[in-house]
Amino acid sequence: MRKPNYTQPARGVAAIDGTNKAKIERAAVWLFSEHGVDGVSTKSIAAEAGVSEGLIYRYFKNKDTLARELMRAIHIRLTEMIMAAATREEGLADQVSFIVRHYCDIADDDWTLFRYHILHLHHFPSLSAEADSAWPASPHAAAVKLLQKAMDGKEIPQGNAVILGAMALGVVLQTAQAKVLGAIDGPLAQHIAVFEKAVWAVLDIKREG
Amino acid sequence: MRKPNYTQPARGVAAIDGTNKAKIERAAVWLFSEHGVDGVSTKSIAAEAGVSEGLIYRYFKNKDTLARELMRAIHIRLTEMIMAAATREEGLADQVSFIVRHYCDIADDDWTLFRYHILHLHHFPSLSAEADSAWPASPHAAAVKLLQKAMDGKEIPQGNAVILGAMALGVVLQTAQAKVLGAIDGPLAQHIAVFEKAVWAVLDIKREG
DNA sequence: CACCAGTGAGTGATTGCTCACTTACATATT
DNA sequence: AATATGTAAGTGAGCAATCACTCACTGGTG
Repeated sequence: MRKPNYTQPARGVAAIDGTNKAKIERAAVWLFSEHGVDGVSTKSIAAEAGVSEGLIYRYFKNKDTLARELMRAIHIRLTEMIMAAATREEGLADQVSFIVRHYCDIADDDWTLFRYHILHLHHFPSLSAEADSAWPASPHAAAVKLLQKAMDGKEIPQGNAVILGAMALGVVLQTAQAKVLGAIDGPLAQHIAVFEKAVWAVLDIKREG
Repeated sequence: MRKPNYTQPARGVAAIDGTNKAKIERAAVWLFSEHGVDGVSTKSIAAEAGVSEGLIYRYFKNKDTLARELMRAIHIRLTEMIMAAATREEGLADQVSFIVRHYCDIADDDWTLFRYHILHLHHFPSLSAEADSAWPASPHAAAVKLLQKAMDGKEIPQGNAVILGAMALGVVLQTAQAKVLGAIDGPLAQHIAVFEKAVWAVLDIKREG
């Protein structure tokens, strides 16, 4: 991925408002997404942000906190979007359409941050671990809850909602991964129409026989 | 993921043949898959393998070479499996079935190595970068080639093979990721039947309108 | 003055890697 | 059988470089 110029607004974490805290966050997101948390030194973050190393520690307790706060921002944004879709009452097809569209929009809106999310979420087990509680702690958990409700309401055939949620998300997520690895150009949103059809095809398959 | 006991044979990289080289490789795969290449020290690999640190450098030029050789092993195994599927002549449905089944088998056969692959492939741009040459250098590129041929032969509707390949792979890969993150238990092969139906549903969707 | 943002040399710990050395064992020589 | 020789396997203290993080300090504002 080419280094983005920071003059474009990106609202995923910190607006480019010129504050040094925002500069640090943008530099960190960029470097973390490229090399992983353990592959980036605080010195290099400071250099990329154009500030001194010590300043990082005025705004963040330590490197891991900085990395985790950035990850949390995109993680809960995606999770809450899917939870919001679950409150819509026009049926599952409408919910799928909503999720696909907004998922692409969030990714395109701040691609660097999104890239950080799909490549390095697993660095934070506490964020990525599935909670079996009622409150979904990840996009996948939120999608599973939504699908289970659709199954209970006979909107789609019965089946394993956890597997189904993973397969449906995979349609969009793996394409995003292909873009990350350089196999695809242009915004994800270009493919919304195909995504919707593919996701719906997955959800609607006969489960038995 | 719980630390595997090394008494079970795992044929992904090195058989448990008791040689110190194999011990180093198994220790490295396990630690790299858990913490990433940059999150693991040569000292910890040696400790996990039960050998001295210096011995690592008798068998591997440096840490990065060790990490890359392990990644290459699983990467080309998956890629060549998909290329092998492309040579089968019983039609796309058979090819899809072949790929899904063997993909799950390879993953289950050495889950630690497979986990290393999906979590940390992006650490090696030279491996994950898509070659535009005729020789597919990744599972995705191999799948795209196979799908393009199926489109040319009118087996499935016309469309963007690159996107279609990503979506189809995503069905299985994202479920594997869900297992990595702890949302699913048991071998991937349990879900072969659902995967096949879902992948086929994705490939068969109408592309226009 | 008080207060806050910002600096960067300095800290001890850890990093990947080296290398002089020991051990184990097979083969050759007496 | 006893000894010498050659080679590969294996060790771990030690090296320079880098790490995350601290702190005494500066400069600007009210």
